[in-house]
Amino acid sequence: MQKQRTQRDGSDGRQGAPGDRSRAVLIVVRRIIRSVDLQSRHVARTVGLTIPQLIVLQAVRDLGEVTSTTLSAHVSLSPATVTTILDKLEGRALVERYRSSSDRRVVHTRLTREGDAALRKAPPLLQEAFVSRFEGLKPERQEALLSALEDIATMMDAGTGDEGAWLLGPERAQDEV
Amino acid sequence: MQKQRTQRDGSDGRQGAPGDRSRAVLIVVRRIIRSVDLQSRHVARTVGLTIPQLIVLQAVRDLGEVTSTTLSAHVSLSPATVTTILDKLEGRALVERYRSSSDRRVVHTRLTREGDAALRKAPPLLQEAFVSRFEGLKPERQEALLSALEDIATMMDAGTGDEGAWLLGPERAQDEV
DNA sequence: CCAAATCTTTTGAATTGTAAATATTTCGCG
DNA sequence: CGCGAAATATTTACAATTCAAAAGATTTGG
Repeated sequence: MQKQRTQRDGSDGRQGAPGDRSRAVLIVVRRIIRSVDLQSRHVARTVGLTIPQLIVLQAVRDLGEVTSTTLSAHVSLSPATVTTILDKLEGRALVERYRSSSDRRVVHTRLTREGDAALRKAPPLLQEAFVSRFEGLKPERQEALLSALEDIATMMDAGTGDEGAWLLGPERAQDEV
Repeated sequence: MQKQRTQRDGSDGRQGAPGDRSRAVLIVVRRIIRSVDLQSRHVARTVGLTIPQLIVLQAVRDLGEVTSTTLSAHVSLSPATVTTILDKLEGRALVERYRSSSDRRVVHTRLTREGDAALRKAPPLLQEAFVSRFEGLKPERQEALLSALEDIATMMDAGTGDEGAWLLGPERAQDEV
């Protein structure tokens, strides 16, 4: 027997609820996340490497001999994940790993000839459709979109503040609220 | 639909990097993905539900009595994932599921009182930091950012064309289901 | 009444991140 | 100079999420 309430927040009925547009942002972001995920699975099935793996491969090419940590920062993946990915790439002989002679803790990674060859033949990581559409836009529009994404990313990157145990509660987890 | 580009001619090779900005887009998108993922894990640890779970919960609230399929479309998650999430939400008594009386295949989901109460106390799903920053922007800027995201999402959503087995070789699975 | 279609769930495989473990270097201090 | 603690870099162990594909149920149509 639930009460029908047309108003969501009991306190104020003003428009422009605080999380309104933010929520829209989240929804769109999820759409993007899903697109990228699906595309990654698709690519993985057809070429044998996921998008993150390809990104790492590109990063290795671009950065030369890099450490896992540096790589990790560049591709926005945790060190552990980078290790996993490098395992795969190494297994396919697309990269080589070797410990630094000066510091044995450090592991350098570099592209093999196969890796380089593979990358040369690599298709755009995003859908052809996306790339052609995007490249079809006016440069200024491209800039605007990219800039917007960067702003969003920067705003998101920043905070990892801890707000709120509202469900589990600090002390009472099962009390009727 | 999409223009065919002279790509299989084999010419191509090297150039002014056509996918240059596209790639920048991808990088930034990955940054956003990671941010959201980290935030989701953080929220999960503190409140016991991940962001997707909260999104589904919100969707159930907003849409009333919904089927999994409808829900799936709204939250940009596969039906299978929605099922998994609903299992959890039901386990916590935040939603109820019941089969449609008219069509037994269909399962409706609706919010319980607990679910409603939980949502009222829910924090913004994105970082506080992000929300406050974002809300601090001029409305027009907010619109612009949102609009940009939507454009990106739309461009990405579209294509799931299959291009290229470049690593596994020219021959790939011949049968497409 | 059987076959095709529809909606949901289960199964199985893959990715990712946190936390702990491992290895190595650096540095303080006797 | 040498020993051990702390710091640093990477990897392993483990848990959680997601999706595609197949399986279950149920309805609809010929």
